[in-house]
Amino acid sequence: MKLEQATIKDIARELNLSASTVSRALKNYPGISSETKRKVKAMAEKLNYRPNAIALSLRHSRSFTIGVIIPEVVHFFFSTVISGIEEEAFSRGYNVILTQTNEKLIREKSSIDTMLSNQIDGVLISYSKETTEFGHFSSLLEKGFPIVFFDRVPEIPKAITVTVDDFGGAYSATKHLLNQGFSRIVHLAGPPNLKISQERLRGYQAALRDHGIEPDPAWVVPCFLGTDQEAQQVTTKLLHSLPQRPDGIFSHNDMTAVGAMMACKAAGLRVPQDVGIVGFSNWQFCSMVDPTLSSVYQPGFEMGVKSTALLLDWIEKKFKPEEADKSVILDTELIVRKSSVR
Amino acid sequence: MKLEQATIKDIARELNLSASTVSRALKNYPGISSETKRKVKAMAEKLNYRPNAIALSLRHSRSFTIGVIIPEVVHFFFSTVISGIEEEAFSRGYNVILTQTNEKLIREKSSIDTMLSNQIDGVLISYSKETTEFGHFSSLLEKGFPIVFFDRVPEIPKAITVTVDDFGGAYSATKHLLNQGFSRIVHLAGPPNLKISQERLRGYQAALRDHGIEPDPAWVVPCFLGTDQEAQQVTTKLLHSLPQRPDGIFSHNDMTAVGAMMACKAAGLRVPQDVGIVGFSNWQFCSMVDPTLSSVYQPGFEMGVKSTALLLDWIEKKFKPEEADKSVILDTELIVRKSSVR
DNA sequence: AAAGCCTATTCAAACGTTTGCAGTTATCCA
DNA sequence: TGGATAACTGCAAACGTTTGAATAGGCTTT
Repeated sequence: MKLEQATIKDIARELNLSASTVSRALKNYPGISSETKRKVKAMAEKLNYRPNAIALSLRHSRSFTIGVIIPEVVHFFFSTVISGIEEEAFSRGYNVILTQTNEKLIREKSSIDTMLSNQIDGVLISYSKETTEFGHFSSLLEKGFPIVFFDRVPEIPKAITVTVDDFGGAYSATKHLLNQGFSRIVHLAGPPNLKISQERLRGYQAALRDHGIEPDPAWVVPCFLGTDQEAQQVTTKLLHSLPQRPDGIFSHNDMTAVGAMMACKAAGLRVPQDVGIVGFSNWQFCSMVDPTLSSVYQPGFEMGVKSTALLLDWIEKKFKPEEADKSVILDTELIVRKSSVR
Repeated sequence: MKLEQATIKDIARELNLSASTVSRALKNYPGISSETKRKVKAMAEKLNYRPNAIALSLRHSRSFTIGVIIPEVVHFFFSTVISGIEEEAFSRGYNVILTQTNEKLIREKSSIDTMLSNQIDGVLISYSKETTEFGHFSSLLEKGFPIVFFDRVPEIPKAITVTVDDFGGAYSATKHLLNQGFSRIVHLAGPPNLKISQERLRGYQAALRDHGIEPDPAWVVPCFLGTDQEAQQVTTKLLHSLPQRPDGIFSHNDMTAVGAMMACKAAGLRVPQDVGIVGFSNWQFCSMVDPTLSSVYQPGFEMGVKSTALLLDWIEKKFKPEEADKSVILDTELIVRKSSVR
């Protein structure tokens, strides 16, 4: 940009000093007379001097910028996480550069490439649904480059990850339905290559078993797109195809839960009297649908804060990744609303 | 970062060439023998050379990075816009650095500051609710620094802006309610310092007038927070306080529309038979509430793409801002659902 | 065989900072 | 008064890249 920003040299020229003196004066180095410091600072103020972060980056091979790679911004959960990342990074003096992969592996790889050539100090990643092998991550990790994974985390030994307790959330959601007297509970499941989907499924199954019910594979139905339309179709079919009509639905996300709810209503079933429903994520709209939707709250903001804190600690060498397992699992919380209480 | 990336000098050393030759060879300058070019490229490949974007930025005083300043990421509309920005910037080889202000003026100013010291090439802004004077923008604009405003745009002469047709959207929403036979229509209004709020109010009033109804100021009720709770309270009070019960609600956003809907239901009124409701933005959940909510669609993604395209064109000097009025108003579209049709 | 001219390459400065080291004063003490 | 010491300040290189100008050969031309 043309934007003629004043530089250290400008200050030096104005005051007949050398650039080094000005630099030191600005940073309060000892060995610079207080008179000079005063004059330099005054002139800096006058010229509205701002250090050139690019030059600093070049000098220090540090950019004070972290990269964030996520599947999609337009996603309540992810935007909450971003908000937390932003907050922590900002308060510690870092910038955030953001790219979304739109769930494409190629874009994931090219994002990492451009970020590296921009000398970012580290990166936060939640990988795409297409990603099934993790070579592009582990090669960087081996070189000691700081990466923290959040939400969708790979099976790489020693990788630093921040997740929520998907198992626990699913367990208590299912348990809650059972306690309310629902017993024929289906699970609308997410993409099986994501660990979060696996965990939620496991939690569902564990709760059933602990209640003396052997989970039936036919009662786990795929909803991999995760949209309300898909769930609506799937549920409608479900209500007619199963020998016994389900009376409970635990869904791997809120959109699908709402889709299921719409399908039930359309089929003349009452929620929660005839069918109890619980979702996952606790999106804003849970309290806006009718009946209001019970859901498992995931602390997205905290997840952003925590993973950023870990990344920056690593970057700033406050710990060595091999030293201790720093991975974090955040608690979920079941928010009970009307859709599951009869 | 330690991450020992190979540099031009490394390639030069390996091949006993000078850095300048390597640089030129990589860029296919004429005057470099094709034999040398071949060798250089092979070596670059072998060492996995990636140009150092920081050094390039310093050299060219261009960072190929644009800044985005928005009030909040966790906002369906804004995250859609971000998605569009991302898309356009990425495809034209730019990075996006993002900050949110949380609706605070101080953070708006400090964001601009840090972005400037990071040598960004230009900035996209949707300003905070607190911002009432625009000195921090106009001083930059006068220096020729590229800024494009979107959605929330200031009253600065010649500022380049991208907005949606708020007036038209509000007009057709209100008109639609009138056509459906609703006539005592209230407006839940947004913060009056935002032009979008003013425009939506104006559109509402114009539609009433064109229908022979003189707008009554008492029927415009402030909902400045824009949350569903606020709207629920406000609406409940409204239903009891006005001499004649309203039979239509046009709300400045979707959350408040849903809040109003809940209040109506709680008061025993049927939607849409007794009260017709239309929102603004067409958030995802419009089709998930019961009854589904009519709303005015705002093309968020397009807004992101368009404003980024304008900004990059400006940065790349494809036009001079003083030459022509490049501002853009995107069309809105009324999406009619059940909440407003009887 | 000298002058001219390509061609291929290198030199060196620049972008804005930081920082180890060296240099210049003034001040103090003997 | 000379030398040591302290207190300031300046020099120059470095980070990785680009680029105008300079240079070194080799080849043509007359």
